Amino acid sequence: MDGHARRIPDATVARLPEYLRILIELAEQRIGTVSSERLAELAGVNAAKVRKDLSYLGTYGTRGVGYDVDYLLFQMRQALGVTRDCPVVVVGAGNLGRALANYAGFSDRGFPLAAVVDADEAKVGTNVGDVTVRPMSDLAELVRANQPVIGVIATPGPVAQLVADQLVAAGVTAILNFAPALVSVPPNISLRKVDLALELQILSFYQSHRESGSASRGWT
Amino acid sequence: MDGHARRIPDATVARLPEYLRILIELAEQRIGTVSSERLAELAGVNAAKVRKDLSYLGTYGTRGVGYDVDYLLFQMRQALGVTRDCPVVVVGAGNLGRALANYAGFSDRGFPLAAVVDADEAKVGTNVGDVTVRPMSDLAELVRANQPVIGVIATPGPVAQLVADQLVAAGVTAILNFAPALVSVPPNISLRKVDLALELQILSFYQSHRESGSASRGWT
DNA sequence: GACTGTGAAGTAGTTCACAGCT
DNA sequence: AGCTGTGAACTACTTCACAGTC
Repeated sequence: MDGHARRIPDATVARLPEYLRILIELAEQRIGTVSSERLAELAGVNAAKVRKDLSYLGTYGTRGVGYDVDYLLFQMRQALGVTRDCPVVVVGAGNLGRALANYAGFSDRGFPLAAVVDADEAKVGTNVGDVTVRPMSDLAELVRANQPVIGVIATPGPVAQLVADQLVAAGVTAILNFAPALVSVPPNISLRKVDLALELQILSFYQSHRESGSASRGWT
Repeated sequence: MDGHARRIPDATVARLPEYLRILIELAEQRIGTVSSERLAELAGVNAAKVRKDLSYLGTYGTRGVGYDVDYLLFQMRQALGVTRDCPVVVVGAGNLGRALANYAGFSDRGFPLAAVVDADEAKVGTNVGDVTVRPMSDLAELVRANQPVIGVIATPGPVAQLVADQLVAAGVTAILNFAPALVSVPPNISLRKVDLALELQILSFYQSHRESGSASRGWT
């Protein structure tokens, strides 16, 4: 621990991965330093926000100069806890599950697919991307073998809570839920939700209330 | 028009589709009225928030009784502008694009797939779900024929801005961007972003900073 | 001169607590 | 009595503006 006890606001945490992505791009372009102004431009926010966000991680900039890209990148990875790859187990081999399993964007960015499981006997044994669909009964074993793992729920809504319970029982401590349903987990488990149709409905709102509507909650 | 001029906060707008989903479920179960308390429980928020959120739409509740499910459902659809289906055009027929095109959750919830287009000649003509991949040059025609349309960007990051520009030029006024890149559009166009790897990284943060971390924070 | 880091001011969102209707 | 609708209090987040450092 480096003694930075300050609690990082949720809003800041949600932006850190965006900065990470940009820093990776800058590093690939062999750019050595970057100003808060430039970072802000690339992230679609303003410079004050970038500086405040980064200040929660520590004092990594140099006044009059900017931030050293490689050093900030290292610290950002440290802060986000993405210093090692973290495998992902997808539950549900329907359209969405197969899609997510095939999506290269996960493995490319540090989240390789460990397995796909499904409760439906008919789907077990079929191939999805590089892996073969396994039965739900293998879940605990798969989690044990790959710990730590992030569980991804890609089932229909009605079984999402059941699946979440099984993931937690199997020892998963972070869950990403794509099912359109509320799931609750013990307080020590991290949970996030992505509902694709919901995003379209939000767009729909701003489209029908056009004339000054920021569908993107203030970042451009 | 019912004269409700009050601007609805972005945070409220982001929750309305969740209420909508719950109201649809309640209506299917033939439940006639619902209290803010019960709605809150189903949505995973607190009752005061539900009442305040709904009050932005109008005074649709009955004191001492609660909300009439069907009436509130009607008003909610009205407010969100989802009274008619709105077709979706997916740009990019890679893994993610094909996945989204196959994903039944869109059409089931009022966003039928109108078309998939791709810049790669090799992909044009192949089948994705019910549709055949069309060339980018068909975009303007497809948009004209289906107006209003929501455009979905499911391409690699580097071409996302180019695609967004083409969508806007073709007459699309709402865009959902799945590419990991910043996209900017004219102010009258609605834009939202979903980055799947980014969600996993946020989870990763809360997982490595376990002990009191709310990875979910009701927004998105 | 350039650019960070941060208190202070400003804005948005949440929760409280209760008046007011049924 | 039960439950909504809403000002008022509170909390979280953003932006300003400038002192401090290179």
